[in-house]
Parts: sequence; C-alpha cells; structure tokens
Amino acid sequence: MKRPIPANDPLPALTAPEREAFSAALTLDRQLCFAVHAAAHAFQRAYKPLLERLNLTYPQYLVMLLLWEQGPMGVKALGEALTLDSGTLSPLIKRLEQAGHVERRRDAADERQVTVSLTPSGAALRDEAVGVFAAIAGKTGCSAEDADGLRDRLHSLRQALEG
Amino acid sequence: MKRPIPANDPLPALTAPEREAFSAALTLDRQLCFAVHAAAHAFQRAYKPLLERLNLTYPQYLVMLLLWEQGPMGVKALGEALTLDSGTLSPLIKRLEQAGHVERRRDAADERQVTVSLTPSGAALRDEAVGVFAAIAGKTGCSAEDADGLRDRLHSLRQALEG
DNA sequence: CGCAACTCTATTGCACGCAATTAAATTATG
DNA sequence: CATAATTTAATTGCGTGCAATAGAGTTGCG
Repeated sequence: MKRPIPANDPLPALTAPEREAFSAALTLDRQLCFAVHAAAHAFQRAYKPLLERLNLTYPQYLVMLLLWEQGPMGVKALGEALTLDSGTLSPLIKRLEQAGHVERRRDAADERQVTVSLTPSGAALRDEAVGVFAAIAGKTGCSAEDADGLRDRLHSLRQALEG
Repeated sequence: MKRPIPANDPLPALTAPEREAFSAALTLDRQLCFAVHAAAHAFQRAYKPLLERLNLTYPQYLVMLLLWEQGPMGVKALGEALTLDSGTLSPLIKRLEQAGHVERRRDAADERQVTVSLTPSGAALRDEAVGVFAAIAGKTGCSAEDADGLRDRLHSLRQALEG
C-alpha cells in the first residue's frame, strides 16, 4: 500500500447553478485538460521525425536534456525531475544504452544506485539537438517571451494540480 | 507509404548568435514542450483517482466526453476529434464495451463503419462526471476566464505545431 | 459487369506510463 | 551484532499511442 490516498472522499457538493455551469462546460473542446493534452501530443508529433535522426524518442530526448545539462545522474534523480518511476525509466535507459548514448554503472559506495552518464557520442548529440529545438521553436510561431510566459503559466497549473 | 513526409529535409541553418541563444535555452526547465508535457501528465494524475470511481481511464473519459456531447459516432470521427488512430481506439472502445459503457454496431448502409453509442448506464455516468470536472477545476485554482484564455493559447500553439 | 483504387476497422509490434511486487543493499534499532 | 525497516532499481501486467499491415467493404472507371 504505497499509494498516497485513493481519494475516496466524497466530491465537493455543488449548488444547482454551479452544477449547471460545470455541466455546460463539460465538452471536449471547452476542456482545458484536453487543450493541454492535445498540445502535448502535437509537440511529440512535431519532434518525432526530427528526433528520429538522432535515434531518440521524445521521452528519451527529455532524459538526454537532463544529462546534457547536469552530467551523470542516478535513476532516482532522473525520475524526480521527469516525474517518472523506475518502471518507465529502467527499460528506457536500457534502450538508450543499447543505442550507445549512455552508460550505466552501479555506484561503488552504494550498490543500490545506478548512475547514468553520457557516452562521447551521446554528449555529441547535443549539437544536433540545438538545431532540432530551433526548428520546433520556429514552428510554434511563439516569440521567446510568449513561450516563457506560457511555460510559467503551465508550471503554475502543474503545481496547483499536484498540490 | 502513408506517412506524409519523413522530414529528411535539412534543418534551417542558424547564425552563430542564434545557435548560442537556442543552446542556452536547451534545458529541461526552460522548455515549453516539457511544461506542456508535465501539465498534461499532472492533469492525468489528478483525474485518475476520481475517474476510477466511474470505471474509466483518462483516454476513455475523453471518448465519453465526445459521446455525451455528440451522441453516436463512428470510430473515424472519434479518431479525428481526438487525433487518435484505430490502433489506439479499437482496443480502447472494446474495453469501454466490456465495462458496459458503450455499444458497437456495424453500420447497415456501410458495413466498414462501426458506430459507437452509449448504453443507458454509460449515458448516466455523465452526471457523476460533472462532479469530477468540478473537483478538478477547483484544484487548478484557475478562474473560468483564466482557463479559457490558457485553453485558447494552447489551441493556437497546437494549430501552429500541426501546420 | 469487372477489376482496380480507395476507405474503414482491426491486428501486430514496439515504446512509454504507472501500480504493484520483488530483490538487493543500506540504515536504524534493540 | 543481529534483525527489522527503509531505500533503490528492476520486473510484471495492463492500458495507451502509433507505424505498419491486413482484410473486408465500397466506389470509380472502362
């Protein structure tokens, strides 16, 4: 039983007018959650053909972003940064290793931990990734300021949903 | 060969200062794509415990939203609205059918098409979904106006990425 | 009519994403 | 010191998401 709370508490009660308003807004196109969901998938689809040249999937690219920035990291730290657990990361990292992008080694001091580090060819991929990012940034049509503003709003939204 | 274009064209060339700017921004936390990705996952995680009571997963909930709003729909129309193909929808709809939420039947006029329609219990789920949506909307901390503004910006972003 | 091209859904194979469990290593506790 | 509790990764099972393919049905064109 590791799950925080199954949240079986009753939902907040609604007045009749509240219920009416929420009911009217319960449409796919009006849902913020779907707009976020669809935008995330649009990003993934836009990245996919470009990342194929680097022999990376989109989630693998996110892991590489962290490694390019931070250097060698443990699986736990990667999981916290990406909100992913070992059930997702373990096989993903093995594929990155098979592709020759990263290496895994057990920490000598604490053998439970696995440190993931870039191979030279994995580190070299960053130069190509800069071009891929520039291409996507161009496609969004957003100025850097717009993108930063939207990013910060989404960050706040995420914080609120996780709280 | 159904894929539109493998996009093997060369990426746009960058001047040295451009490359410098994009390189500096190539960080997980500064990426708009990751902010969108993380917010989408935060929504899914927030919805999950609430949707469990309705015996729905989040993607199944999106299908139900369409059916509640539009009535019986074909698999193709569902796929276009959600940007999903039959490889995802066919098994998903079968699970909805097994759960007793929907029915599938071949169209009499065109036997290639499958029409998905709500069962009475599936239609009745909408009342509970209103409460779930209200709970999530409360959790976001966004006013309806804020949510609508953010939703529209994300819609534009999606359009740009798909164009 | 007859055959080719097209449409629509289903299936297969692979890569996430996550809950639950397992196994190994480390730390805390008596 | 020995054992229990905790930490960390890996594994298993299920539900997407998508490319590629298959297969049945329909349409177009001579």
